[in-house]
Amino acid sequence: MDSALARERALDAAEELFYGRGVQSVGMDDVRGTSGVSLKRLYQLFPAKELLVEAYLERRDARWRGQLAEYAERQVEPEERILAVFDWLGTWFAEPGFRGCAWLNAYGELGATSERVAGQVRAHKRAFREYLGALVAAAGRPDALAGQLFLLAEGAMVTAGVTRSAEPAAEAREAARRLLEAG
Amino acid sequence: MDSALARERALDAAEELFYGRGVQSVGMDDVRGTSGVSLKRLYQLFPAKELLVEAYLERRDARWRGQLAEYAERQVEPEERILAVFDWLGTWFAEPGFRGCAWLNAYGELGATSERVAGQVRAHKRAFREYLGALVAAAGRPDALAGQLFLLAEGAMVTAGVTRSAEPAAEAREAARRLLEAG
DNA sequence: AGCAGGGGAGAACGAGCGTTCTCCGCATGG
DNA sequence: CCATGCGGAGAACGCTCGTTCTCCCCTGCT
Repeated sequence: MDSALARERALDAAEELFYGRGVQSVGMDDVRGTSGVSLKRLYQLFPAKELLVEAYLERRDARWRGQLAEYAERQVEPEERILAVFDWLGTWFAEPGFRGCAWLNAYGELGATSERVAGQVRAHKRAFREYLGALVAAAGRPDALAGQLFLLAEGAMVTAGVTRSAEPAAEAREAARRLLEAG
Repeated sequence: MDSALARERALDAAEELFYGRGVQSVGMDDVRGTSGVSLKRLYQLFPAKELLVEAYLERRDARWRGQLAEYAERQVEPEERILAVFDWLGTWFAEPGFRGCAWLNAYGELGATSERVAGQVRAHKRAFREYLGALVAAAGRPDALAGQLFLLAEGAMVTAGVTRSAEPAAEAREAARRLLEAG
């Protein structure tokens, strides 16, 4: 097993475990057991647990935003793209094993103690906010609308996570639709 | 120092420390140091750390909802009361030491490992949702509006926590105002 | 004064876990 | 065939921390 593959396996295991059970309740030994990558290898690839956490969040960030954009951009009309964001949230919330927003969970767990993780969470949320800003600008709407849609999306993520339900996505979509048609 | 006072001191310290630094990074010894209540007393009052955490969340829940209701009910018109909720969020976000929603932080930290804490978070959010529902019903609006306002408020809390800014309250208030005037 | 007991300070205990180390097998190159 | 070194398994180490225990003081009662 070469380094690239070991790295991928380690990140797969880290993502599954950190997302599913929280970062602090997962030990490096659990990551080894799930990934099949030995501790020695793990520490060669990620010299400390915190680096593994950062790599997990970074890889997930790229995938999350990529999938969102891919989904939204199937729509042609700017307004449709905006609403598609909420549809995509709904499919995400309905996935088995959905446990809320990985970044918000990580922030609650580590934000107070790890400035680097807190920074990653802020960067992820800023990127999402800017993506919404771009969609809103493409629709010729004021940027303030993007802020409001962002709050709806964040509220939906948090509520879906806590209540284990996909319903908030539809509620947020409806609110977004009304904000769009009113403005 | 009698038991009631010791209990109060312990909860004061627990709240300050758990909220400010997260539950897991605060030891019982820190609570003892901050509260001045000895470990022996602490364990008489709260036989395990988890019970102290639950008591912290419960006391804070009562205070949080009480203060919100007190603030909102200074307004007479139902619509004004709804908007006052967002004004109150703004004053909360601007308080020194604000670090986001205590329940969402606790959920990110412990939701995956403590079913009791997860239940407290759900109960707190449900109560807030129902409070909004009552305000919305008093305004003669459909309950679906309360769900949308709830998502805005949750999004504002989370975003204010992550970005350390009070601004999301005003954004959410503006969105709420538009949803109110549109419907 | 003598004593019983609650309470405080802090040491001690035990588990969990991040990180490192030891030991061994095995593959590869001379 | 032997030497070398990488990699795996898992023991070991050290620290943190939840929880309990020890020892002692002080108070209040007789």
